Amino acid sequence: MSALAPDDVTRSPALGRPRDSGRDRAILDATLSLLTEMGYEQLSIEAVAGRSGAAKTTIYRRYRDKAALVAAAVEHRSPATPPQPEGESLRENVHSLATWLARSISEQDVGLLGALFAGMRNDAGLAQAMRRILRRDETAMTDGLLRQAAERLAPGAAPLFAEVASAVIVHRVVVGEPCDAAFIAHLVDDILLPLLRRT
Amino acid sequence: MSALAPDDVTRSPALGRPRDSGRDRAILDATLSLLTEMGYEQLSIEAVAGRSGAAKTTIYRRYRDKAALVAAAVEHRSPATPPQPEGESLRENVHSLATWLARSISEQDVGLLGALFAGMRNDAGLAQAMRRILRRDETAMTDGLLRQAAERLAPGAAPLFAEVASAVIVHRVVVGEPCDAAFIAHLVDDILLPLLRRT
Amino acid sequence: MSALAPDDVTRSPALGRPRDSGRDRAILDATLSLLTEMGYEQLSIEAVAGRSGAAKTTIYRRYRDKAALVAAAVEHRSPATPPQPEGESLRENVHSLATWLARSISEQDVGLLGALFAGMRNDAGLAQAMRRILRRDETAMTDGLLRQAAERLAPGAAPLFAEVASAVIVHRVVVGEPCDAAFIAHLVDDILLPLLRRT
Amino acid sequence: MSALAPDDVTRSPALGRPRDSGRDRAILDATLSLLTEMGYEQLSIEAVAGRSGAAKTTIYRRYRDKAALVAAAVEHRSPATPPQPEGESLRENVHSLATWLARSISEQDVGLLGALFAGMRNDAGLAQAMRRILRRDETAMTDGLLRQAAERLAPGAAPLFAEVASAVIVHRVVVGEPCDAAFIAHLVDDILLPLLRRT
DNA sequence: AAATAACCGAGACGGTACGTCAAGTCTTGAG
DNA sequence: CTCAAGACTTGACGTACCGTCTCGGTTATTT
Repeated sequence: MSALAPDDVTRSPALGRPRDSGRDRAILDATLSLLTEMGYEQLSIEAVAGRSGAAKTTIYRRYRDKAALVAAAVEHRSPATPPQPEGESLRENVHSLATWLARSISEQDVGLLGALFAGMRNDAGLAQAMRRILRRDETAMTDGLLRQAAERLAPGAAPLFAEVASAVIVHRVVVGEPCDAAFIAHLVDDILLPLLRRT
Repeated sequence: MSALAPDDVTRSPALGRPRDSGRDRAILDATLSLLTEMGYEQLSIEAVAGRSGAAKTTIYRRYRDKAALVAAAVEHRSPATPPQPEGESLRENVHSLATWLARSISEQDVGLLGALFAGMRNDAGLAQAMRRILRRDETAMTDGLLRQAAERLAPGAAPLFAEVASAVIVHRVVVGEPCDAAFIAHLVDDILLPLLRRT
Repeated sequence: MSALAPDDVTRSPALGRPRDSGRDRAILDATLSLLTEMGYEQLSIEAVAGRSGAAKTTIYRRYRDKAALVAAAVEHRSPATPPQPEGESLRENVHSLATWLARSISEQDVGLLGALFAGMRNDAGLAQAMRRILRRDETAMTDGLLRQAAERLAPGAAPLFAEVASAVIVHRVVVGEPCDAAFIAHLVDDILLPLLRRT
Repeated sequence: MSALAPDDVTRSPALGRPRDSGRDRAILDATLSLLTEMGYEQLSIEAVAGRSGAAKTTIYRRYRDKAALVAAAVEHRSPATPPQPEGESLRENVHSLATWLARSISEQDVGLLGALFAGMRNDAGLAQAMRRILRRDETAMTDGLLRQAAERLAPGAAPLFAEVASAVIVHRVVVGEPCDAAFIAHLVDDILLPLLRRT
């Protein structure tokens, strides 16, 4: 079981009334929607309680603080499934992967990045958990790429793709500029393909 | 004059008692030190007031909010001067630049990144100002590189260096892993040099 | 239940943790003591919070503003019990009542008067509540007078006593001159008795 | 010269540029209008400065604090001139005097009463000045009454009138109830005339 | 005429208190 | 033991005025 499952804070053995899993879903859904509406900084646990209909106690029983709550919410969202490589050329597949990754990061992981900025210093364990989530999508992505075009790639290209593509997109998002088509093309043609191609 | 000079909020022409530039320095110094001590999120304007000996109103008269204050403080710090390329090989120079950039980002700019991330949504103008600060160092950096080794570089290599190196280092820092020598070597040999070299 | 009970602002039926009546007492006691020490104008809610050991929010949860807090505190004080008429002559009883009233007003009600004066414009309901408090003592006072000497009084004399005696004493206090024995004698012999005596 | 003339705080001998009496008027007029608009408590010196076009320095050079400013403003207003006794009966004259006094107090002296409440404790000299202002109207009033109907009055009736009438009206105003016709009639017939008439 | 001294506007400055918000903990009653 | 509700302490927020202090510039009197 993941380190961010909703029994993070304290869990006594199965005694007394069991936790209501409906509350879990309500809390995480409310967190996700508020996160995309207002961003990490503006997100208040009080607002999560209000929208989810849960008492603050119920939230704090599950998550130590805002960072843990956000991490759990992001992890809880429908798991990211990168597109299968369907194109014929390597560029097509890299391009579609980059497009998907850019949207995934800029739409869903923005809150997580905020939590990372905020939570890193205070809680090493939590920061590690958030790193893991952030990388889940990145690594899941390389599998398809490898299966489809291993022979055309330079050795060690797949992890390099995950590292560089994520880094450049995250940087772009953090800096607040849009990940539009021109940027994706630049990323693919000027950075990724030169690095990936067997030289 | 810079957009983040301490007369950011409101400033009429020369009327009334002029602002005390000593207060400016005290405020920005206190902000910088508290920023590196406690990080962006934990930084409170009240603490800045306390340490700088300035009244809260004196701070709010100059900076609208925490993000603007942090931006001004980071801009105010001793300007980052990248090392002059002194090595003989291209790799030497790229390596020293990357080393310097990694330390600069991980030591000084983490607070700026947090502020950027927090302020983006609320204030587009502020976000733009902070982007400008971030890029100031990046571009300053590429000048020396260009002068020294222009003939050995692929066309358009210099801005590419700034973009990719910053992105990968920032990502590493955000994710909370150390920018040690091994990482720098990996960055230089596996990513930067292949991209920069005339093919 | 009185309109100034400490559930003045908002109160839902029995839900959640009930208010701590110990906090009520501490707040009102601190208010009373600070009121007599420093007067209405100098009384700050922050000081009440400090002395009572309650948080500012706990005070604001109960009382909208300083005027409401002061009104509640004055009402909370040990109820004013005028001396029973023990003298034989009407003058003796009127004199003792006037003496008691003068001390009561000049010692305890000055803060209340300040609050009344300040709160009147902003909150008609609050002003009415404070009028009620002011009159509580006045009317309680006339009961004994009536029981003891009804036959010797002019019709309608009791409320007239309350009105005129309070007015003259308050005026004296507001104007800042002492309510000494000479003044009391003057009040009784030149003003009150001529008005009260059956003509 | 009055103790509240606009040279209250510090006045050096006739050296340097003399004070601008236009500033005096502007400041006191602004104070009076703001006083009637918002009451004593809500009146801020900053607002007086804004409305009068005077700098805060210019106000503080003249008046120590808000109480002194208000006292000067009330004293500065067009001097109160009670109506000449024109009626034939004593009741008519007493009634017109009471009516005039009630309006004068409730319209113009409310701010002064607030200043009295606030300033009494802090500044005995100022409180005395304000007392003097408050009594100016009261005593001016008795002259006409005495001239016109001395033979019909009980000995010592005139000061008694000033004392009791002012007290009852001030009390009514402080408590926040209207000084309407019915109240005036009650005051005249039930309180004043019985006290004044030769018995 | 120049020097001097007080005046005036504007507004910065260190403070104090305001009234509000959210964080995280605790207490009740019901299930 | 869980849950909703909500009281509680704490700490920071951003604002309003306070009373004091420079500034540049304006009158007046006094050398």
